[in-house]
Amino acid sequence: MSDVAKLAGVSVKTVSNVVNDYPYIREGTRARVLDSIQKLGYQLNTTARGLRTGRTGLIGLAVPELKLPYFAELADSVIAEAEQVGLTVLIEQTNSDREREIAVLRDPRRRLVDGLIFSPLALGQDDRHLLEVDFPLVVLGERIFAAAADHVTMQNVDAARAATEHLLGLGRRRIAMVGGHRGERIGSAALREAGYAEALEAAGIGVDPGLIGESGLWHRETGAAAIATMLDSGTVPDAVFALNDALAIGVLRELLSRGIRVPQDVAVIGFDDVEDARFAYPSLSSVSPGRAQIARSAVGLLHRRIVERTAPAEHETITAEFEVVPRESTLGLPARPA
Amino acid sequence: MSDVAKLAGVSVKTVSNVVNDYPYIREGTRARVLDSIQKLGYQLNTTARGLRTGRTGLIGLAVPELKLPYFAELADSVIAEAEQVGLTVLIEQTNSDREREIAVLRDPRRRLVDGLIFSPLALGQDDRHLLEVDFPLVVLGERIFAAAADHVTMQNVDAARAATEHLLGLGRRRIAMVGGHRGERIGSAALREAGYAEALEAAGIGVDPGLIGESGLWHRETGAAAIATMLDSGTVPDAVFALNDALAIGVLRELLSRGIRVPQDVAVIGFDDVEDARFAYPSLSSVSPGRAQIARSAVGLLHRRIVERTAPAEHETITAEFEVVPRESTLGLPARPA
DNA sequence: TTGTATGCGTTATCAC
DNA sequence: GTGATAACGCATACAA
Repeated sequence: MSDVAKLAGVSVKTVSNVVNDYPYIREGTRARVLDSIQKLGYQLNTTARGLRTGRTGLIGLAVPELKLPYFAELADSVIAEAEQVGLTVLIEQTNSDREREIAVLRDPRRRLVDGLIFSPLALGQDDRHLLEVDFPLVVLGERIFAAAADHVTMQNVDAARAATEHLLGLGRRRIAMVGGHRGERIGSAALREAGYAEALEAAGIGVDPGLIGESGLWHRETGAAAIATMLDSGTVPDAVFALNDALAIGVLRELLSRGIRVPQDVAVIGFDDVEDARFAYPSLSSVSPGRAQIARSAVGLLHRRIVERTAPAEHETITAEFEVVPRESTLGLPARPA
Repeated sequence: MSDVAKLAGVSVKTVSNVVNDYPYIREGTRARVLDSIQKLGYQLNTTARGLRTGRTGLIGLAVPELKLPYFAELADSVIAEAEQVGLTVLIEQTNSDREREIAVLRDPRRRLVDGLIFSPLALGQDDRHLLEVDFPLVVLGERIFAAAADHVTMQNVDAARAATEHLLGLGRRRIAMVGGHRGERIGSAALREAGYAEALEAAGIGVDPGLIGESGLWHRETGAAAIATMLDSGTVPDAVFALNDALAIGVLRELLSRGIRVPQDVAVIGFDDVEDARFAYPSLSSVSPGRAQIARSAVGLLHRRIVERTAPAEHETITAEFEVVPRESTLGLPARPA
């Protein structure tokens, strides 16, 4: 920087001002400085700036697993949003491991990131004291709610109700649900199940426990297993609401492999609207939980907290908009000329 | 740090030594220092250390798109390997955009990362001068080879030959290939096509141009489109070698939706062995390109270069081992009791 | 085995 | 509008 200053015939402070878009600089000066920067190929040392300002321009994103399509897509969106506001994202994987989730909060790449976007999967409401940290934190999802942190969530109940209503609207009556977590009262599973139940009851249909397939992990294989168990027990639904798309794809496979037609015999809808869904065969109807909006809100909120630098009087909760995205797995395949 | 020193009754230098595992410290001193650190809840300021040492402990990983399963899984592996050697990974997405790939090389989060693992998709051999950078760089893939950088690749030709031989070994003779890049002489497409051709020729079967489906992008949809075009033109293969798993899954869908049985009528094998493959229906045979080894090699190599600090006399190329992973899409579905 | 002094490249302060 | 100078928190010589 001092070389640039010398070449431009100004002080380092002026160079710094130019680099930081300080408004009160004579145009000529700015041009000269910019020119010198160009000539010398000067690059700002982010580390030194970080030392001086106490900020690094880095934010952490802690997710269970990048390999899960939903989180890969979330990371994608967060990175894009962060870039908009000049932040860089450091991804940390917790593998849904309780210890690692705690570690991320206690000592994330602390002193390396300015704040953290945290998507927990193992921690629960009892752990909410862990969210009382001394750095900006935005929590995603529905596992923990605490006055101590900002929150970005989706409308799990309403979205699940809408998905179920979509199936009801097609005339389906024996609507199974796959991915339930028996006995849980928090988290996405419980909320989505609540929405499912609401829709059924509003339609004058009760919840049939035999139509609820449990599966702790929401993976393709567990989805396939859950529907297989249900069918093997003699219970045959005319529609399935899977609590996420991975489960739904598992369900799809299992149905097809048994010669059950989708959606003629059984309509299927998932949740998350990951890219997989568009390319499944038949393409999978799903609920888009507003991933882009979630990413934008989370980054925006965190950014604000970082800039404010002072602990907020009140924490915020932002809820994203959802949308039902009907595709072939409920509407049917387009007629194909033989 | 000076607070810790004061409490422990030593100098900051001693604290620094302890924190950095400097070996020659009296045990009692170390214990006192560690104790003070604990008491004060002191955390090392990574930024200040970075300023002083010129290293940040961060490495960049530039990939086309995190949403593509292969790259999500690669990132996963790289993050895990980097953690082993105390490095943190900063992911950058290029979106296979030429300009962004150039930007990543010219000015990555430069001065923020100690080195870069770069997986190009748009740059080609003519751009190899861009690889002459003044920071440690490990290039992945087969698009560019340059004496100026370290390289980690997979055995594209051999692996493709093995995949094709697997199909030949099952008695298939009209083996289609999907994902070709007509006219290209570099990159994965050209190499894998070469392996495919080698296997066919060794078996005394020539390459039938009608059995080669082109598709620039290796996505599910392009795979489906390529095989559809081939079938519509009246060409019916008895096996398909798709140049990656996404293409293969597209092929699978298209075949199934036409009522063509896999593998009885057409066997299908992919390349990459992503998790999708295991859960496809039928599960997809594939070639595992040694992703874990690629990640380990890339991180190891980069780490060495960073530690060495001096430009290496010679650059290295490491080639990962591959493995054919046969599954239902070539071996057949297990008998299912009706 | 430990301490002292110095500087890494930037921004903040305050003077001009 | 711009400049001089002191931090930021640490590691490195070198001395002791």
